[in-house]
Amino acid sequence: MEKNNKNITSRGVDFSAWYNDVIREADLIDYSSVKGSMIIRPYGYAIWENIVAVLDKKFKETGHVNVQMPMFIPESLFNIEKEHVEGFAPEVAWVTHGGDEKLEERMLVRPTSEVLFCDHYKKIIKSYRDLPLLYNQWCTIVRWEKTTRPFLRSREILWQEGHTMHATEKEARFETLQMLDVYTKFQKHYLAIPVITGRKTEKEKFAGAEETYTVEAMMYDGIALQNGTTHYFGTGFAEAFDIKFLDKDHVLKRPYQTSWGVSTRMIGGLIMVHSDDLGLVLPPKIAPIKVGIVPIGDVNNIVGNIENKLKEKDISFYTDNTDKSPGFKFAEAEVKGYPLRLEIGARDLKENKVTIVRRDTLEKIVIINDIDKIVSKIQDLLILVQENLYNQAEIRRNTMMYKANTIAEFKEYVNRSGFILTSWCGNQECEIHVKEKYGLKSRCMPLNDEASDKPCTICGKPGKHKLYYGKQY
RNA sequence: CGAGAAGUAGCACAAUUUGGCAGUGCACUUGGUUUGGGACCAAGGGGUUGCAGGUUCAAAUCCUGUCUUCUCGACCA
Repeated sequence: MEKNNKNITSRGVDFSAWYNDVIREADLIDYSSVKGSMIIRPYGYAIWENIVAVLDKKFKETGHVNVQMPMFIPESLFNIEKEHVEGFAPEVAWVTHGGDEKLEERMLVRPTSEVLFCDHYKKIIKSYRDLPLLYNQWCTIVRWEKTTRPFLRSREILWQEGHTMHATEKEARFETLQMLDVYTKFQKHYLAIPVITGRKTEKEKFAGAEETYTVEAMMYDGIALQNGTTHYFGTGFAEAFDIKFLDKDHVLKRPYQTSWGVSTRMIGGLIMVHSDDLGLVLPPKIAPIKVGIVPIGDVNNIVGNIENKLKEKDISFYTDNTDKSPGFKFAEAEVKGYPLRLEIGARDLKENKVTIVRRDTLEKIVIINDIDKIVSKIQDLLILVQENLYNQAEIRRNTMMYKANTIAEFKEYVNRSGFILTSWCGNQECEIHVKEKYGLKSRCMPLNDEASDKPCTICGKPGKHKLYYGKQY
């Protein structure tokens, strides 16, 4: 039986409409009266809370502490680092008045907080004993984007930004890659999203950074989503802000800096990688509700016992005790993307059975009505669903990855959705040519596998790096 | 930001062309009957037609501006 949801446009018919429909039907957000500022509703926010809980723990395990910086940056402070200003100036929001009075100096709402941290670090870093300084903050930032889409590109962004200072280049470089690894593993093991990690080209790197690394995910339609980024700054900001420390050897030195961030954009990625025509599909490890229980008929005792056992095992659940029909409840559980649905019905119970349905495969599993067996089956299935979502996403992505050794091959792949791996001479002209002629932007040079000895796919000159291209959200 | 489309109840839409009582389905409330894939009957509630201004005896409808959403481009650390 071909199932569909009457309120959701089919993914194959119109991917964008499907995305918007899933978000609406699953109650993740509401639009606000300000362009690009979304209201994250309880169910959407619960997903974010789970993301925060996991990542915050990882950050703390790697030695970071949380702080909260101001949201306003005086213009003069912002202007200190030139490249940074040039990169962000077109998209900052300005505060010009306090009450009725015009401000002496206008302020911007932080589009990212490097300068705020640097201003603070300048005051608190004196000795090598003060380093490393491993700060993170969870906050919102504002970037005045021209085109906005829920989760993917908003003007007000809910995110996390780590800002660290180190005594040596080696430590800072290690930190940059360490946090990239934290992001990569989080996306793989929790969001069930396979990613390509690598270094951004000079053209695509963060304004003010020496090196920018990225976590690139591929959506169901083959379009790329930058799902996280880490930056190595060297001593650029430290010089601009005159931050220095006295090292063990009695020499005044500049500290080496990093920053890194992920945002609610990952929720958009989660939707566009896993969800389907029936609604949201969430990986168990990040789903606010892991089991949707649908009682059918008078089965309260059995349901109560199972609920108690699930609480004991710390498995989140929601029991749909409304007077809706079972069919409605099934559809609702699918729209919300509960990884498992437990159907407990009078008819099954006569035969001493209950039914568990997987959201990922929609497979119905009938098992004997024994609380321990039910809960242990649920635990097993949650692991299977998590693994299956990752595997399916990886298989799908791999079918949309192409390798182009020649310009002819490149042209052949350019109209297909997905990523194209090329060899690159390192010359920005080739990168710009690809963007202007084919509409693809460089994604990254793959981490640990960056070197290329093949000729440049675009110009044929000696190649230096491997480079992925793709369309992006 | 440029080009285009749209905005009427929570959602999907009709009424706009040709100005004349604000409508339908789903959702919601109450009562009842139901319950294994989006139940049924009955009775209800919900609207400054995105906002502001203009034309007119009269505006959801015509005009201007503006905001928001969507599509395509440009932009996008």
